[in-house]
Formats: sequence, structure tokens, C-alpha cells
Amino acid sequence: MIAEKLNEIYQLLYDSFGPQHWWPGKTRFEIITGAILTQNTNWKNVEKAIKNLQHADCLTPQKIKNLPPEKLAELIRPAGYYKVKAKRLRNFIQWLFENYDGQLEILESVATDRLREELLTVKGIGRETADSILLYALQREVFVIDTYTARIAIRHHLTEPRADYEQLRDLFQSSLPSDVKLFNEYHALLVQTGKNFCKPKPLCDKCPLKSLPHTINPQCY
DNA sequence: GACCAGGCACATC
DNA sequence: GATGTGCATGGT
Repeated sequence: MIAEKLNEIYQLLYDSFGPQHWWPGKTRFEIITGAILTQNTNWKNVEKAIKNLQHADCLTPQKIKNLPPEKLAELIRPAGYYKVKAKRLRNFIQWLFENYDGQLEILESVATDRLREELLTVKGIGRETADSILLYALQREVFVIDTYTARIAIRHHLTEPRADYEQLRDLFQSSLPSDVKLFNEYHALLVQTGKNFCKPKPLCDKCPLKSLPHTINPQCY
């Protein structure tokens, strides 16, 4: 069954890589900022941008709100797509102030499903970013699907090759115990695996999952 | 120089 | 609903 397969994969990855200590951000807002900045972007570049914000003492919703848009764009420049991302950050801040008085603490009292829907109304926050915020910043029991996760799930025949985001999320959420810590670690391990072995060109010879039966679905991208 | 990175919105068919 | 395109820096 899928649940057993998911368990087996988790054990292999955890034994191989150990705990990943995600998300590498100190505050809730830093994690949210990172989630937006890392869209299709190497995390190293995101770190530079976050460091810039820290050095400018701008890593709070209020401070970013007060920042001139061009100044914000300049600070996050190393993260790439810096003009769109500055806009996306400002969209999130605007939503936060309009609905929650700019206070992330208030989000704690909002039900997960409703919060997810609300986050998805913010221009620039799509499903993965919303779910990353929910899981890593707000400790909600939501499984994050990213490119690597989809690739690995398909390559290992956990789902049909054309499965969309919600199908993949449902696969993990309904087959695993609903546990924030587990969802956190599992997704981080899948990203780690993807970075090393599951590029568009697979590098399976050293992958911890190579021993699994039925690996490499030829229909995968 | 080519390719890739922890996506998303928008246009078009 | 599926598919294509712009957005951009920085590492390998």
C-alpha cells in the first residue's frame, strides 16, 4: 500500500540524510518572507536577500510596510525576480494589515482551511507558498508539494504521472499520520533528495531510494 | 555559455 | 483545462 511505501521512503531518506532542521528562519515572518522569496529560486540567493533585510532592520510586517517599494526591491535583489517579489511581499503585508491588523499572532486563531483559502487570494501566493507558510510558519498539518516532491512521487509510481498539486497533497496527507513534525521533516527530506539526485536528469546511482522496487517511472519529466 | 533553482500570474488556444 | 511565457539573480 501507499502508506507502507511512504514509510519506507521516509526511513531510507531519514537514515541517509538525518534531520533537516527546516525551516531555517528564526521568526514566523522571516519564514513567510523566505517562502515568497524562494519561489523558483535557489535558497542561497534567498539567504542573501533575507540578510539584506535584517541588516536594514526591516524584517517585520510594519517595517516592510513603511519601506518605499523601490527600496524593498533593491534589498531583495539577490533573490531574483526582485520586482515581482517585492510586489508579492507587499501584497501579503497589505492582506495582513487589512484583515489582521498586521499581526501574525491573530492568524493562530483562524482555521487551517479558511486560512489557506485566504492566503490563496493574495496575488503572488500560490499553493506551494501558501502551504509552506501554513506548515513551516504556522505549524499546521499541511503537506507541501514542490517540484521535487512531485518528481519523486511520480518516478516511484506513487501516483499517476499527470497528478496535479491537490492530488499529490491528498496522497501524502491521507496516507501519513497527520503530524506537523513529520510533514515538516518529510518534505525537507524530499527536497534534499531532489536537489542531489532527482534533477530533470536523474542521478539514481547514489540515491538512497535506488534500492526500492519499481523505481523510475519512464513517464516522469 | 548552458542549465538550473524549495513558483506564480497571465495570455492564449 | 492544458500549454506557453515573462520574471532575474547567482552557482555549477
